[in-house]
Amino acid sequence: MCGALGTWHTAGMTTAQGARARARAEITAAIKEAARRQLADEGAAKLSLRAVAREVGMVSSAVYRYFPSRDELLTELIIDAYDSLGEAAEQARDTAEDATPLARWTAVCEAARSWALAHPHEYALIYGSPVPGYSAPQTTVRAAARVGLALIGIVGDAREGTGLALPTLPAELRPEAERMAADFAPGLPVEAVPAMAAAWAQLFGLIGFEVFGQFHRVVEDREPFFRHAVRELARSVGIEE
Amino acid sequence: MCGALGTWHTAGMTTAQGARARARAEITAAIKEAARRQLADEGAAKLSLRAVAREVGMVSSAVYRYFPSRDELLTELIIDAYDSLGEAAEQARDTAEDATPLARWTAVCEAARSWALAHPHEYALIYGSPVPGYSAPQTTVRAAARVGLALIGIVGDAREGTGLALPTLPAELRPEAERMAADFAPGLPVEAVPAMAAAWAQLFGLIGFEVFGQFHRVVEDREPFFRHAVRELARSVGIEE
DNA sequence: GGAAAAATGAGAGCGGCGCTCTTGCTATGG
DNA sequence: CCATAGCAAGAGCGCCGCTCTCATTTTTCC
Repeated sequence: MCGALGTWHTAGMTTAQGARARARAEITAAIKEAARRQLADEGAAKLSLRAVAREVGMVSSAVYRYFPSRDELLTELIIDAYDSLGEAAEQARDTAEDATPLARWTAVCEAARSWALAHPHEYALIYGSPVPGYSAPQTTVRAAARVGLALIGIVGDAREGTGLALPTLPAELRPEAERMAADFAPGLPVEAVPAMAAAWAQLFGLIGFEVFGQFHRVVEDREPFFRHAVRELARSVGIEE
Repeated sequence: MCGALGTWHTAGMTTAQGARARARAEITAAIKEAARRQLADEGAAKLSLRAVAREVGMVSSAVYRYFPSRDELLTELIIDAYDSLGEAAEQARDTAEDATPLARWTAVCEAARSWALAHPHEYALIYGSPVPGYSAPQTTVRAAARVGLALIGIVGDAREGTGLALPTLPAELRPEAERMAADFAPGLPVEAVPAMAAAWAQLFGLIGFEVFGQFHRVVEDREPFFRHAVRELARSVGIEE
């Protein structure tokens, strides 16, 4: 009975389906925004679904239509944090595009540090203790890799210029180094790959100690200290001055 | 039947006040032990005073006679964790007393790593995100310093043997390096001090990435990787093979 | 166009949490 | 021997995550 025309594209289709979907997207975004604000203000431990609901003017049970649990909400914030940090790092890399490898390496490291100091709670969320049981599914890995990949890219470029000067690997480490190189750093000489992974972790060791207060009354003038450490880190992956 | 005044040598009590005080000490210890068990099992986030009270057979409000708040309890566990880790590190250092500086350096680093892998939740408590507002008062600093001091000691010894080969410091870092040296590494040449502080943070960067799963699907064969990284770390503070 | 189905939001409620306050009791110490 | 200080228990406050039910919209499909 309904005309042939009516079946698919009924009059209000875009408005109809779109309206509902868009409302949902907007509310989801509002919830995330409120959650992000709470996270930045008070930290992950104090982030509560009920408070978020209050802030967006909902009753708490309604939020569960949008996020199945508090931890799922947190997971989304984790991914956002990784992306925010990754973007800061990539932007620093691109801004220093024409500089020397050492300058670009330093720029990326300092961007990561600045981001962490500006967003300590987000930093804690991604590089501190895993919050619940934990919640790092496959979804987060891509976002999590961005800083590391930015650094790998710089080392790769440096290698094209001057050859990297690196110590030979111990035999016990060679197979693993080759696997790692094949998996995520195909452009790099095999000797550089474990050094890269170590430098990646060590960079966040330096940043984490500063953000979490471990350097309190130990290292006070932290910027020159960090710069120096990062320069040595560059040397350890074969970037020469 | 409050017996005569002789009450307190009947049951083998050593001191008068000792009876009540000892009971208090025992209960305090029992509470801490239960808390430690919960921490190891479930992590700091799930540690609840009520659950601890249940485990020691008390009502929750009674626990507040012994610890003024959950965070105070956690703070004590933090100190214990620092001490446990510090003791593991010092023991490794002392066991390798007659070995080369590099071997001793490696022993301490590997002891720290092993402790962290064996006690991930305790590790998260002390090197992960600060838990509440946070709670690192003056009480914790001494315990927190033990691993760092063990490493400083090794570098100091190495310096007495062969001279350390270290790059000169940038001028901007020199004053801070001299202050740091005066404050907590008086036996070390000034060039080694920032390198030491950096190596300290970087060591826990490596360990933290492993404990918190950041190396998942990135570094798989982690022992040789760690050994290699730690050897390079030793080089960075001037310990030669 | 109208009925069936799906989505949404409110409300009440469950069990658990940290923490406080009051109430009896008992060991302690003048 | 009695006043007191320390202690355990209980009730209770306000918060939390999460579930379930119920009424009210849309949306979908015939």
